[in-house]
Amino acid sequence: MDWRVGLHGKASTVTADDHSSQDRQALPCAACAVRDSNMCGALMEHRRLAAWGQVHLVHEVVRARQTIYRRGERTEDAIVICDGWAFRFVQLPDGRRQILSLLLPGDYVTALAPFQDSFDFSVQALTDARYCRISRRDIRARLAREPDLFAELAEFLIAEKREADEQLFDLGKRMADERIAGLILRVMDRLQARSEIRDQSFQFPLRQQHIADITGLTPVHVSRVIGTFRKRGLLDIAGGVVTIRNLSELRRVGGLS
Amino acid sequence: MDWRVGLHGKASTVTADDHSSQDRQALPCAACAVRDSNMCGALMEHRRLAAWGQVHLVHEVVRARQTIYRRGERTEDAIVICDGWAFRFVQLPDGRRQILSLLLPGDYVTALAPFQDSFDFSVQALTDARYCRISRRDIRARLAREPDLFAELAEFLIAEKREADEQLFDLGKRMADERIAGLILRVMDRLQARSEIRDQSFQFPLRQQHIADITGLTPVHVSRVIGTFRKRGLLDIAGGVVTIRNLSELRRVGGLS
DNA sequence: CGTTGCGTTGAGTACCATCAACTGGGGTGG
DNA sequence: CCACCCCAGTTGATGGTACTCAACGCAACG
Repeated sequence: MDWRVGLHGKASTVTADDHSSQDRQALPCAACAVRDSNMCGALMEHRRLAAWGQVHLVHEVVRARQTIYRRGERTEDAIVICDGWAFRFVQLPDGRRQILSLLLPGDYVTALAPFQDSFDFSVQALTDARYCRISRRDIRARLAREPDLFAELAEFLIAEKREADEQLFDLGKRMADERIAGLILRVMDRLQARSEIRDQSFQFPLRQQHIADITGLTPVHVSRVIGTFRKRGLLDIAGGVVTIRNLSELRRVGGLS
Repeated sequence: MDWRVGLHGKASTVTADDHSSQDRQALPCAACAVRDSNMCGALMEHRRLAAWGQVHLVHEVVRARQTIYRRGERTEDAIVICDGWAFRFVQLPDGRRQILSLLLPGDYVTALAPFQDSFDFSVQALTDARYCRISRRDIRARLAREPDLFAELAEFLIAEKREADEQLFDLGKRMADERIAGLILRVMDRLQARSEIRDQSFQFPLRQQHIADITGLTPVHVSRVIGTFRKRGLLDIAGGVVTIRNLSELRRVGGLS
């Protein structure tokens, strides 16, 4: 991420729902690196460029820690993370917070959004981030006109469910070191699919508090476990970057066997 | 459940894919109590009865503990539990097993089945059970012809996701007594929707081993926690039947606050 | 009447939480 | 420039929750 927010903590917006054919290039989507790995490509360009004008979308920018969606709010839009990381979570009045899933660039907050107008979870930016709101109505209209798109949507629903099932197994049946190693490995896999890994190093902007809220542990224990990983020469985490030092051993610890 | 399997542990099948209009009444579906609460009704009767002949389906019967679907198998069918209980789970070579979700009568194993030909989980019957295999191809064909059905399908996908998110929170952030009380309350809610509760009692065929595999605990600890529930006068479990003795207090323990 | 499966109970222990103190970096303000 | 604070992370001490191992009761069953 090398772009910056001009305003002080407030979201700035770039509307694109009134675009005409000549300013297509100005749309962030035109330069989107992950467009082809998610549904955006299918929604906006697949099969016919004319489809562009049929989908209303708005890009917005938020700072780290800002809330992107608040539990229970009604919304007319589906949200895609374009740049930066975010997460989906639930929080109880007593402070307990569980992160349900990490959202990386290209991820839909949920692929079910076209059919649902409010959700039981909230979404918060982990880093400074840019995301895109796409009109749910327009997506549904596209789907009705081109039922083939359902197959593509289903792919993302399936991937979401698989991730959810894996995390369920993680929390139910695995120990702290397995969970944390597994988390790092799964993030690595997702980044690898996006070609964001060089020299066994990759961006990892999660605070230990986030890791704790994903894995169901406390930040203190996360620190200890990562400390032992470091001492055992498995990996290093510093400055928001993970460096894998011993991948096979890390897989042995965190692998699903 | 008052029907019985005639064979010794082997599945007997009732095929219905060659039915003609005059033997509709003989199909188990015609007498299905939950037909209107799931997608079967929509698939087979919604809008026009003529749709019947367009969906191939086969009913099968299994004994408790039999495997209904084995992880990784390719299948041409979506599965609906018609009668009895089942569960979706993953198991590691070392024996660790996590139950991902309970399947009650009327539940699709997963509403994503029409789009997926193999799965990362297995499905096993908890009690003697009857289920229905519906041709995935035929479901997709119906969906393509009547896109409105997607909205109904989406309802079930949304419900599945909400359940999964709740269970994630459970496993990540809640203690043993909260998890077990919550499990019982959620099962109660689902049965209530099916009107299967009388006098604060309902069928509960889960062994403590199952409760353990759902909640991420050990059977020993499940026994202790349920023992304290009993001593505190919250509930009784005996002979596969739960009796709620103090609902408000149970909600206080297991509520999501 | 032995066997088998399920649940209960006890004793000892491992894992992880909690509480607390401390470190080091980065920003802010005097 | 330095004092100060805040935040994230680390480390130690202690305790509780839940696990493991083991024994036993009990009902169902052949």
